[in-house]
Amino acid sequence: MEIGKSIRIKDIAKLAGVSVGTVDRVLHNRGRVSEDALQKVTTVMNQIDYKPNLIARTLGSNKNYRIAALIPDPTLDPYWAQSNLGIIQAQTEWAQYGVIVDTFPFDLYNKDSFHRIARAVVEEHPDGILIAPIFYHESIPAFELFQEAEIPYVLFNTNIHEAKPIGFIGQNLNQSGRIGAQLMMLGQHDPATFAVLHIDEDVHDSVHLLEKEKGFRDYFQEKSKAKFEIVDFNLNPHQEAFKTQMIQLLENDMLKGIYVSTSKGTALAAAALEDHGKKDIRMIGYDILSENLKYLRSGTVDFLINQNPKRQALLGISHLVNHLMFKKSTPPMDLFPLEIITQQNVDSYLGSGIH
Amino acid sequence: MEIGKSIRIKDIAKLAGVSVGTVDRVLHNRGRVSEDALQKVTTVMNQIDYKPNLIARTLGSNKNYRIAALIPDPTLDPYWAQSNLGIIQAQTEWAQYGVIVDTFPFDLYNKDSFHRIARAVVEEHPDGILIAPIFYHESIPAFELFQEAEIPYVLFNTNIHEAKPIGFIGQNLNQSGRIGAQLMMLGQHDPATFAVLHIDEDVHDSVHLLEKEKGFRDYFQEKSKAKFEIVDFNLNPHQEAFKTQMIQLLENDMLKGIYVSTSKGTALAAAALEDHGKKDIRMIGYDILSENLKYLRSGTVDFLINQNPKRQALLGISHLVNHLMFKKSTPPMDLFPLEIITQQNVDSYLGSGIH
DNA sequence: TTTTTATATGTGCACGCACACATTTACTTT
DNA sequence: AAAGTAAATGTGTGCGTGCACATATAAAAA
Repeated sequence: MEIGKSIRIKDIAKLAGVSVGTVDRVLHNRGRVSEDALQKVTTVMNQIDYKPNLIARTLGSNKNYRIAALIPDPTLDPYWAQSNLGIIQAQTEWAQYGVIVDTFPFDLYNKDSFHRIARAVVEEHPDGILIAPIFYHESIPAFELFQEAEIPYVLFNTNIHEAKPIGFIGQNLNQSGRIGAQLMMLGQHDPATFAVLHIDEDVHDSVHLLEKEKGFRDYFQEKSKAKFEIVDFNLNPHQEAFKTQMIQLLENDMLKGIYVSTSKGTALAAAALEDHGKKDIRMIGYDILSENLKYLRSGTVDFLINQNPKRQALLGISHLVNHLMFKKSTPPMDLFPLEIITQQNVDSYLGSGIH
Repeated sequence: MEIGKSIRIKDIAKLAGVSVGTVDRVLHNRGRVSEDALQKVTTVMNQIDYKPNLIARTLGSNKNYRIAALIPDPTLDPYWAQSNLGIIQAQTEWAQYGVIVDTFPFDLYNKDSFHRIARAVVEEHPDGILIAPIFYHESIPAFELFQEAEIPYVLFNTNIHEAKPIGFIGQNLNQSGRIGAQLMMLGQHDPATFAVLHIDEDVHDSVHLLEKEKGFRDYFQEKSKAKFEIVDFNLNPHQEAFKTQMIQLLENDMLKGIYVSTSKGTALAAAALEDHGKKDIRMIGYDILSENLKYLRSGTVDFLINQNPKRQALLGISHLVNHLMFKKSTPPMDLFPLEIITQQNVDSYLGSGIH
């Protein structure tokens, strides 16, 4: 019994009564095909389910693809260091198949740098671009450059609706905040105050953060627990006032929980909380960064919502490779699961390879 | 600039001053190589880092692999139906590369059936076996059969220490219970009783369940919250007494939480809880099955710990394919993350393709 | 020495596809 | 009608590997 005998181009050619060359031209619509031949091939194609052998395709079209990754400098920020790990993994994984990934780091706090690097990327005319467009307004002209140069690009981490990428990889931010709220509310019977901490050095990706914070507040409003009060804090850790503001916040006796919308801010707020020595405050933050991990282990942080930066980047590259090399269509939006991390399951996340 | 130029067998041959055939024989140690030639090739091999092009390898050695999946009948149980979905997905994914997967379902409640089907699998002499060894004692002789027939096998769902598979895919069960306990304890300030429900039609995979339940109890003991009482219930939903036992349990005013160690039991207990109309009981169960989803959405179930049966099976097949087709080594133990599912993040899990 | 046998080594084809190039066909221009 | 031109179609080669088979070399038997 013949098994797994899939249809080859040669088979289609025979069925249609043409040569493989003609079938090839039809499949890739390279033109130079008569109306008659095209008809014959498409008829066959409609009857059978042709799935090109991707293995053979990659081997046959022995091409090199260059992908540029446009992300904030990973050496300056632990979150983006994680993203970079994903890029490096993708790089080594695809290296032997002629895919090379170049990272173009820009300064997280410098919009001009973003602009400059974006232009540099286009000048290298790579075959594809992975981009974390954390600067909302500045990214629009970058996308225009990409489109002009006809370079396909994939967004990750931050979605920009005006951009027309081949795909976006990230999370539902509103829902992310709602989970924070749900976890915050769990088992809270008495009237209490919860703080939403917007900790950021700059306002650059505030849209990103505001969306989460809105989700958090929305959830409380929907559940209409009037007994809960939500207070907002806009903090800049570089400012002198940061420490005193935190102390002021923590001295509120009604404070029963803190939600921080940034991964970096999580560690900062946790440090302040641990210094203050108040133990009965539930704290929810973002991402399994080593700093945050410390506070999760010590019990200061109760929950981390994992944004999975490493996997986001890894998948971003994969989508580009699929698009370029395998000509496979990729989902226009790949929303990652909103992973809830606690002291008790964090190791299961660290231990497992990819997930 | 040449990029991604990896070393080919041809290159090694040239460097070693022999033909590609000789290199091939050395690489696959097929013998028929002189001491001299072997020396020359190994010398070159030690100097360079040869990574065979797996794409070309699979294309060249145009083999067919048959994999047998030995799992409980998916038509009789929603949990195993999920596993089966993973197997089906793997099947379609690998079909065009000459991998076929045959499912051999056995009766979840019948050990003899397991024995019989296991023997039938060996008689088919597949190239690899994926097996969910839910019957502890009965699986040992099955493994011996596999070993005698020299068929590589991968375990999933349940680990058996005596088995020497090429890999195991599953979760840390003890830790799984601990997460249940952590989530249970969160925000519980007053003295309370928590019930551990061991709901099973049979005792078949009790080891599996007992491990989780032990983790649950261990966590409470470690945190030494004397004010909490843990009560154990062994229930059989097929027995008449089930309903009355559940009612009896729920009438305990101190009862503040229920932990169920099976995915099926989760829905059963949730139904009883919803009937009883008691709202302030925290309930934690297992897996995103449609039944359980209903109760998660209605708020009766607070947390589901996801065992990801679909992905477990999918990855199990992948490991076998890697082992057989790509000759790549696979991790001896792939422990999945212990995913915490709530009303607010369940959609992010359902929506994302693979995760 | 010639033949046999065993061992060692090299060569060539197939896998399915992409792509360059050769060839054929249909049609226009001289 | 012959030559020229463009479009249509077919053929052939390479990608890197595995494997079958052909050839070369050496040692043993005649």
